[in-house]
Amino acid sequence: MATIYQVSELAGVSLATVSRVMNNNAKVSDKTKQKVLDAMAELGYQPNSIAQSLASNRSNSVGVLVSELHGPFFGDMMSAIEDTLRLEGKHTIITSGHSDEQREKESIEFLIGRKCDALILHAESVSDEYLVELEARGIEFALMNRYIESLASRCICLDNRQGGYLATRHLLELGHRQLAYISGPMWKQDAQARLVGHKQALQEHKIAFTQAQLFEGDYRQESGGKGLDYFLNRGQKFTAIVCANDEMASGVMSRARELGIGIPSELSVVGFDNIIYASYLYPTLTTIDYPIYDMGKMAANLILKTVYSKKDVSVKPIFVPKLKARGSSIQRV
Amino acid sequence: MATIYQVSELAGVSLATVSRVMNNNAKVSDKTKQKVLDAMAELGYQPNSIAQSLASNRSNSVGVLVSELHGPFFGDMMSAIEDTLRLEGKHTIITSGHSDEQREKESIEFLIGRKCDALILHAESVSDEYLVELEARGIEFALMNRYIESLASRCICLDNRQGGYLATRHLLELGHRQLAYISGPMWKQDAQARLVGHKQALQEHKIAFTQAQLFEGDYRQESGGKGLDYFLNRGQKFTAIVCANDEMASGVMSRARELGIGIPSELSVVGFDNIIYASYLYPTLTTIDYPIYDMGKMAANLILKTVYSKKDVSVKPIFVPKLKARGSSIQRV
DNA sequence: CTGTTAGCGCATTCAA
DNA sequence: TTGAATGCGCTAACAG
Repeated sequence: MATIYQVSELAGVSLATVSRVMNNNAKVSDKTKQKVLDAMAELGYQPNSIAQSLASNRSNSVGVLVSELHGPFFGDMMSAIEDTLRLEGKHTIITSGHSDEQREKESIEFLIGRKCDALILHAESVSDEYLVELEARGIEFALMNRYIESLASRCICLDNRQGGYLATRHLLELGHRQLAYISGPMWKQDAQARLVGHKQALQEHKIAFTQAQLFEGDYRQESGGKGLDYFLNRGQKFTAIVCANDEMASGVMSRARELGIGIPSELSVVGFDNIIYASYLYPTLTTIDYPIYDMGKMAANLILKTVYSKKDVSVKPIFVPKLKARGSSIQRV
Repeated sequence: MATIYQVSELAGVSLATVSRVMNNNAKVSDKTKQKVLDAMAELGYQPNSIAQSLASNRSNSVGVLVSELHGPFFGDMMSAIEDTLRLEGKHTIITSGHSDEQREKESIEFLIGRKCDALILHAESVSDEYLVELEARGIEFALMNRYIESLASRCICLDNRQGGYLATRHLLELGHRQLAYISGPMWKQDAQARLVGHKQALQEHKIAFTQAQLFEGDYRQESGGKGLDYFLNRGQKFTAIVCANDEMASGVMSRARELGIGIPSELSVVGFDNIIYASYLYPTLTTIDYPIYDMGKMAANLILKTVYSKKDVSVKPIFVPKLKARGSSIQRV
């Protein structure tokens, strides 16, 4: 592996000059520049990124924290981030937090220890204070799907309230009046916002919301089925059910099938996220599109702009969800 | 940020001694060790991993190349790898190759440039020669789901042939005699092996295989539907269809529904991979379980053992697939 | 068991 | 525009 020193020797210039043409941040005459370039080519020179990092105090890598590495949602997010960063020659280091405060912290500290230039965090469990303190420590980061007032410029969010609103309004417009709602874990910000949107849509239609129509799920498939059972056991009447994500909606559909409840003939179902297989289900799932790929890209762009001084990138912090009407929801009969 | 030097000052020992207790690879008296530990704690010392890397020529990071960052399959794989490596304090750097030779090469060189200690590759498009050359260059790596004779000790594979065999045998045991087969892209090793297994099962049952029963898909959802149309348009008779992966099987089921073909009443379907939502489909999909999580873990262990000299890890190179019989396949009527 | 000394490969002052 | 010198923070011989 050739070093910068060998290049400088071959080119007959100083080591500093080689460094300059590499980073081309200082004036070098065209002639010497060419000599250096030739020497680099001849030696097949590849700069040692570790040494660059040590000397420049910049690692050209950004750390990403997601809840889970698997699952359709985070996959798309990571995909967007890596695609975007790599075009600029930046590395993506990933870790997962498993929605656990301790593990999220560990992951974040782990990434900081690795001297990442910036972090992209989908942190659900650490406190606002911790995040604020992170900023105070001088750590650069973007925050996905979480809004903190004092960190507003770092947040990339979906308007979850609006999404919840759209989902419910869709059902109301189809004539449904008796709705059930399966929420995500209520300690999560997005779960709260989606429910707020739901209530707002009900209110607009002068429909009262009662606790009896609410079941708190955990965003996982199984809790969809549990929610359905819960409502059924309580003798609730409802013609439609709103789920705070697609996986729970999928659980509702599976369970309904076991129970012989026709979907959408007897029960309309709406999900949230528009994960890839929502359209593979039967019936295809009506849901709210979460533009996670675009949002991941935007987070990466935010970093590129603020940390790596990339120009010409505009950053949009709030994304607007859209309804994807499909087969699982129909006019109330 | 405290440095090793400040720790040594505070502890009243030499810089080398501090380094020794950090890596605890040399004898240090308990007393001085304690002094150093105290000093580190007092300063909140965190070693600079970049400097460590430069000095030791080891980065404690392993690069991972997958085809796509999204999708259930690779998600599970990355999840396993990261879980395993992080327990040992190693970092996971990810890149995607998009099944494109050029991009796969770029990704690999990118990871090497980042001084990864080792790579875990799910490389589908680069040539065997390139991989062999990689070894010759002294690059450490594990190869997922690809077998190359001369690199055998680096390969972590599923017995795809056996999987293909099991899928088809299952249908034959259910009494089906007229089968159709939708393969993956035939340039992929796993697609070939699965088809070989299919043929083997047919042969055991004295059933001839003809080209007319074969449609080459691309492992994507859409090509499942296309395959079904293809067979139907050619007037093929078949009571069951084997798909080389679950996504195509899902495509077959969607298309069958559009056409009013009952599954499994009129057509049994079997997939391959057992991706997470195979059990969410309706009917639930009979498939071949691909223990990708375990295999990812194994790849990480292989690296830990060979590159990081971790003891007590046994590495199993070949994994055996198992049949998951579910709702999409029934006795021929 | 501990300290001294040299680098690892590069970026970046400061002079020239 | 170029070069010489210094240091980033740490590891790893080599002595003692």
